[in-house]
Amino acid sequence: MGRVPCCDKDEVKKGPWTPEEDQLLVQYIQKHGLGCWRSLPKNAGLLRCGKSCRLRWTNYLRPDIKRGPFSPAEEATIVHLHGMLGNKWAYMASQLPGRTDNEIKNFWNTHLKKRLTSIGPKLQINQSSSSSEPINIKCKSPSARHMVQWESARVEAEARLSKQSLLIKPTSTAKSRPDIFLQLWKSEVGETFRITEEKYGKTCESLVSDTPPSIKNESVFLDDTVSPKPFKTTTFMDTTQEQEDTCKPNEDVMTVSDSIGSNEFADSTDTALKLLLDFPGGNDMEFIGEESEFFQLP
DNA sequence: AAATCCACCAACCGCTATAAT
DNA sequence: CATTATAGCGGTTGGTGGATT
Repeated sequence: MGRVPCCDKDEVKKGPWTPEEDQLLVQYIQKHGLGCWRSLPKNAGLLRCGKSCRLRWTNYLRPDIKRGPFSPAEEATIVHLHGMLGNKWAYMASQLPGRTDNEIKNFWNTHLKKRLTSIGPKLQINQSSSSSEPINIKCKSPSARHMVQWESARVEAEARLSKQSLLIKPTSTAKSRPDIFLQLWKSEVGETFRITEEKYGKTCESLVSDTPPSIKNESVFLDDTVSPKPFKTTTFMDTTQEQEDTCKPNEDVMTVSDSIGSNEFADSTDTALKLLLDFPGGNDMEFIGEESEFFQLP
């Protein structure tokens, strides 16, 4: 029954890869291309399991890996996406050409998280006793406020929705999670963002790129009768660069919106994503590293 | 100079969804 | 259809090197 085991667990080597092993793996992939990771170690003469080979290749040996420090634009993208999606490292990696999920995850945990938490305690969050009331955050920068508001709202909404889903459908799993974005947008939390948008106006047109598969499948295209047209593959960095350069509408991006069925559901989701990807105020990352400028001290 | 602390990051672990048998 | 492995993902760990005491 089932498949045959990929490798003899007792005979696989663990720990850091040697240059010789790297060479064997690279040579094999150069010659045979990417295929079945299960058979690769044996065929390449490696005493590693396929999983280890795959990780080594995707995180280190791949030719398109970009090494070196993250650029400010890349940092902005990571913070931006993290604020919107949470720890979706693989998706972030797909939006940052040459960066791996592992690299982004490490960068977030060792740099960005620290920076954000260091400015966190200085936030003034006026939260009323009712948890349903919008969070009032006193930050000078609309960008910072937007970011922090969204992060807080996301966490809060996730907690509340998971509580609700337990009551309604005890067996429901994380599969429904992407809908949180939609529900969040339609909730009072979303309302605060809509107000924010009205207040600050649109400074830049949207840089909506292709959304994560989960969102595509479960939020945007919830209605089975609407068959989704294929998205144009646009990386986040592409659009971020464009935003920095011109701050003009991205026609390709608009195609993405247009490709969505013309039901209200899709519209609102698209709008939500659009707004969430647009920080009001232009400079997305201004609040990082310059905390004194962005938060009103008591 | 030695000991300790800390930051970084490659690699592993455990889980889930999917595919193969 | 049931079972089991694979692929892929996020979380965590442990080794290494630099900074500090």
